[in-house]
Amino acid sequence: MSTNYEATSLRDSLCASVSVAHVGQRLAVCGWVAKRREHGEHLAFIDIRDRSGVIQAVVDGTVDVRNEYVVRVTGTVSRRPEGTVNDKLTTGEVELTECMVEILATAEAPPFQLDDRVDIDEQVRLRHRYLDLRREQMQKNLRLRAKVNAALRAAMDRQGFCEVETPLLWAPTPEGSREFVVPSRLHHGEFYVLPQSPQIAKQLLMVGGFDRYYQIARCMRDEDLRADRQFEFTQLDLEASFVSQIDILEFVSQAVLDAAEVATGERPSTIDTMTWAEAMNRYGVDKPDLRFGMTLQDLSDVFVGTEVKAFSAPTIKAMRVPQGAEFTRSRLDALTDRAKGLGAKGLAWFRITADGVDSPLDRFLSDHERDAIRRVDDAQPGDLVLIVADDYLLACKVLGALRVELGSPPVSQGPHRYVWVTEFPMYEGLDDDGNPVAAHHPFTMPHPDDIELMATDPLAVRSQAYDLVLNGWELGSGSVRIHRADIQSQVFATLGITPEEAENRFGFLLGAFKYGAPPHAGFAFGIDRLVAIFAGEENIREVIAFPKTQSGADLMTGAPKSIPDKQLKELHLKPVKGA
RNA sequence: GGACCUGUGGUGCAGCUCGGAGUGCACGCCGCCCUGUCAAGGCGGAGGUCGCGGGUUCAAAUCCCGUCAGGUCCGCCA
Repeated sequence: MSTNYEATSLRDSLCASVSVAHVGQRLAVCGWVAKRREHGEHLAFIDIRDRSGVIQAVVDGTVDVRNEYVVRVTGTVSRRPEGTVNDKLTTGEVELTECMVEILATAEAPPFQLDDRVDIDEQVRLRHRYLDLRREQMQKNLRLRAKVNAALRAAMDRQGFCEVETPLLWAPTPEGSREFVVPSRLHHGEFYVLPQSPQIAKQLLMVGGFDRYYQIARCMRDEDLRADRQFEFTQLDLEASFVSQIDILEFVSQAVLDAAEVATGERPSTIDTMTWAEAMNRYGVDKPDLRFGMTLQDLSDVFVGTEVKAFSAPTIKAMRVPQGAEFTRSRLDALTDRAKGLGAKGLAWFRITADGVDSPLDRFLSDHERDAIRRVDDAQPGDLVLIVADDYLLACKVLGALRVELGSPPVSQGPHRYVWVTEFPMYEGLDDDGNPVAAHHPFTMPHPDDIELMATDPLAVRSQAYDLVLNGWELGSGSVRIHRADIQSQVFATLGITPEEAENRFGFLLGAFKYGAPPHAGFAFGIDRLVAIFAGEENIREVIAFPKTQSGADLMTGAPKSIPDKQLKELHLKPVKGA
């Protein structure tokens, strides 16, 4: 028998570890009073709860404990009498008898019930997070997270990666997401920032000869929060030298599949790969959810020279909505508004009937066109077909968004479908000055076949950037980095960054690259999101011990808060009135 | 910056459309009873600024305006 790590000087066992194997032994357990059931002055039952679960203690007589009192109970492990076994409890066959109950701490009645009989308002849970954490679901989620972390570390270690910590107080590099700013006490009017990612630091580690680096890193971004976004989040961050894209995909796959195995008990066989162009074409998003169909169909050829004025556009994209014919007119109107909100000129809908289509546009359709609509994605009577006619990418994006809104299963449902999305475009759109905007970051290596296009058609240049997607969630992204000064200058030039600007912002990185930078590539993915999906949670707050609300507040500590004038003065800060 | 949803004893809800006494349900809490319960059971009790402010009205939880908090989303997140 292995060493009993559960035993301490106060207890012999965790509550849920008590079993028929211990019958006759005298044991001490420690925990919280989960429930008390009194039967007069001769008999009482107390459920003792610790992180493992619950054990029933039988008390001959009365005992003055209330819910959530912290107690140490010493009793004899006994089989429950005939007919009183509780199948719902893992410890339901046994109980502690002849109990001695010591009160280690009393407790007030908690502000909400800690069982899972009702959903408690998240505001109340967050205000008393330390109580919320006692709940079984939160215990499960955070312990799952710990297991995933351990699996990731083991996988990286096994693959020869070296864990290196990088600074939290870093230099501002105005680019990308908004940074959290930390005022310097010793340097008047100057600031550190908290890293939005260890991107530059890890590239410097490559120059420094750590050819395989990883870190479970906290990243901070001062951007608006969402269900899958907190100010601070945790990434498995990695970078390797003398590698190409395929090597990175393999390293990350190993780590993610190990984590999946630990979390779900099943190891997915492979991770599919899809180009960005294919993802946009078939799913209308760069993070396709492969758990369900409703793929986008192209009807552009069908509607060449059509009578339907609304369909005189470069691209006609269609999508079948199973059972969508039952949508009410007001629902369809709302969908149309949604499509317009996403930038489309409109949304055409066709209820598929047994002998045709039901649509305001029906009378404008040729037989050929009507047939094509009825065949979209093997449509059946009762289905709905939605069509967006617009520029290619916009048509894809609008239908892609509707696909997610109409078809996404709950996070807890369905298989885990991982997919690598590769060959992202190097640039996405133009900024106000007409310069291309980097899709990933400015150190991303262009696709080797597209380098000539940099000067002539930058928006057509593919990059060696890739995302890992799971069930429609972007887990993370990475790229092959530029390690050659000539290509880096060319990219900066395309982005409209002058050499002076580049020197000012990234001088220390460019300087480092002068001394022999190995070819390198890397990746980073969000552990909060991965664990949320493993846990079947729609919201990453459920897998974070102390999360913030959507407005960035911590309801428990009250942060953010003002600080005393003395402290402000020390930091050379002065509040601006009315700002 | 914007859209939508929510806010009623400690907790979860109903009441709001069609204004009429803080009305109801479940859990929890407090007291008493109860020797095999485990969502224990029975009896009794306490507990409310209907988020906040203003307006309309004889009268507002209910209608209107504003505001705050929480949530979902758009923008934003290289």
